[in-house]
Amino acid sequence: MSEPRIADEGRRRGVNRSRMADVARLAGVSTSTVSRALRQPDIVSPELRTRIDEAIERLAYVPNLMAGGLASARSRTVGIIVPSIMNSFFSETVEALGERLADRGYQLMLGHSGYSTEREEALVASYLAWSPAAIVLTGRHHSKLTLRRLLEAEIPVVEMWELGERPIDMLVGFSHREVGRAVARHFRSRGATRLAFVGAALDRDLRALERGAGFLAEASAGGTDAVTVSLAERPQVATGAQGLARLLDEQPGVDAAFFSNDVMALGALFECRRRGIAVPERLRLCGFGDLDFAAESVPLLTTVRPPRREIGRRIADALLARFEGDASGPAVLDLGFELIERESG
Amino acid sequence: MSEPRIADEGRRRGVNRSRMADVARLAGVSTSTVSRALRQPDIVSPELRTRIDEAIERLAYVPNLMAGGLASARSRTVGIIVPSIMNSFFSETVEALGERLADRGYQLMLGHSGYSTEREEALVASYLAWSPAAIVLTGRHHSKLTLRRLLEAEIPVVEMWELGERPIDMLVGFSHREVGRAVARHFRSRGATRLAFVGAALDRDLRALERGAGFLAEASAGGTDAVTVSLAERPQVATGAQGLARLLDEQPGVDAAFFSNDVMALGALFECRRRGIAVPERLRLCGFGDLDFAAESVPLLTTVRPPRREIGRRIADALLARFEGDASGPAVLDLGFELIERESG
DNA sequence: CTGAAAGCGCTAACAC
DNA sequence: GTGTTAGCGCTTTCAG
Repeated sequence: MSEPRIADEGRRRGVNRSRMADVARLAGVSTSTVSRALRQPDIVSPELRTRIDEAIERLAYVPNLMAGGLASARSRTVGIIVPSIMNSFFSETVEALGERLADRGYQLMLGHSGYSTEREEALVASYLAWSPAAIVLTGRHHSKLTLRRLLEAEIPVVEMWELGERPIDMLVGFSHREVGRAVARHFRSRGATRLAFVGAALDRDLRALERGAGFLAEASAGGTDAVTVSLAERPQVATGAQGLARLLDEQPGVDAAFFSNDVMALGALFECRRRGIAVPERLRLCGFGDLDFAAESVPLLTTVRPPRREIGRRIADALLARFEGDASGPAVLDLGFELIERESG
Repeated sequence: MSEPRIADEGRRRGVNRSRMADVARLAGVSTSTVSRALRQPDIVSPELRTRIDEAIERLAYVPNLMAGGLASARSRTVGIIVPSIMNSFFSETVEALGERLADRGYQLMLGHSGYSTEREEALVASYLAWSPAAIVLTGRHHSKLTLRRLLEAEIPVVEMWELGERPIDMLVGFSHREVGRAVARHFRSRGATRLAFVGAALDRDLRALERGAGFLAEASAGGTDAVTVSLAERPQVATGAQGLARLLDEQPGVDAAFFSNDVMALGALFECRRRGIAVPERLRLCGFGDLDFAAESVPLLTTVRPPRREIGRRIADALLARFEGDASGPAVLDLGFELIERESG
């Protein structure tokens, strides 16, 4: 069998790719020592470490992570699923998380569910096939099968961007219901008497729905009128403009509106401008997200700032700690939010 | 050695995770047949295939991709590097690409370079350790080492979002220089006589720089005055507002400005509003990107629409073809762009 | 069309 | 602190 193997060699590994055995030979040590030098440098004598480093350098050795992963039954990979990559809320979290993990040698496998639990299910299955070090999901809503697979995998699992009881494992986020309450209270404190929540695709975006629910609950608890305008379309700038139009049509008496997110609020701002509606004098507007235009728009947008980057950072820290065997962190981490009062509301 | 192995078994593979050997045994075939049934179902007899499928179902078998990858020296993984995940230009490309690849069983490994070639180098190295099926990079600017590694890896490599000569392998994008020229021509055709390009972080964002260069070249070729306002900050809404302020300060005679991208143009629009500058009467504005607010702002934003999703789609198609052994596609794919004339310019 | 056998390149006991 | 040994779970010749 050694004849064919040699003939085949170039094809299998790329002409120049060297293996750990090559490094070991050049450094005059065993592969175990090379392996240790790579993963726990401090348990190898300085002298050998130097020789090994030189050999690695000379051979331009790149470890084969699949071989390592197979042998150790785990990989330095973290699977993450967000509803949409294009949504800058989540992409900022992904960026912060990915950066921190990459520094420690972990790779992010990214996928988007489009708010579908079936798609999430398929993604989780394909991640699991890689024996990932951990899996990060958005939200608390998962299929039964996803849940079972995750439990059986016995790896750290993080649910993010929400709060609640009994997380699969860890939960890092904030309360959308409280966001809604805070906005309603804010509007009331400003003297608004007829409130509205304007949302889009609320059947899929459960977090937005929750913000709306909190908003309505707080309003009625305070004896204030509150209605919902619900659009079927995805939450975009144009959808916000439409929402504003429908609101004015159907509920002309409303004097303060909480929009599903800043993107929609921006559309509403433009539509108000077009219609000559004075903001905030005639109508108060509040968004969600504190995207960067909120601090620049005319008028400046009152909004709620979620801990976008912080979620990513804290997940990375929690995960890294778990990878080192430290499971002392809290299962549920409430990162809170901030109401940013500007001009629009 | 068999004693400890058995005791260890649960720990290594997760209590319930079955292997291909389990499937083979249950179906009464060899692992080779199971392996074939999984990868090329049509070369296995229908009867065995059925039995195998049932066994897979019953055992909830999930293949170990690392074992498969090790044995075959390749993986169904595609590494992709964008400058920033948060930039919705690239995230839309990533989303389109990822969706199409996921449908065919490929996973995306995502990283962001922050416009740094060193970071790109590190990411490429770590991707290569996974024997990826392909690597996708943004732009044409890479370190020598990155280039060498990519060449040696002998896998499909796509450079995207730009055009040019001698791609590493494949190139899918459009000409930023032509974008700049088109905008300059457009402004001239509207009667503008003093043009400006407003960019941010142009030392890092080489594509924006190129758009600016094309814009200036076309302007001067047409005998029109043209200046550049270059800001050090990252291109954001606030930066656009600052850029507008500086422009008005330093070049009060300018009557048309091309902004690095729509986000900055939006900031400029707000700043004009604050200062009471009439757009387009006193100053024409053009952005780049055609982000969704461009079709809703007041005034509507004239801009250039890059083939954001299309880039992702076409890369997926090209890659999938290559994976099947079809290398007949073009090495360079120019997807063009579209100038969207609206109200602002 | 199917099975047997030989690894893929690394890690993880275990012994020294 | 270091080397030896025995796999990790699959794919891939090669026979039949």
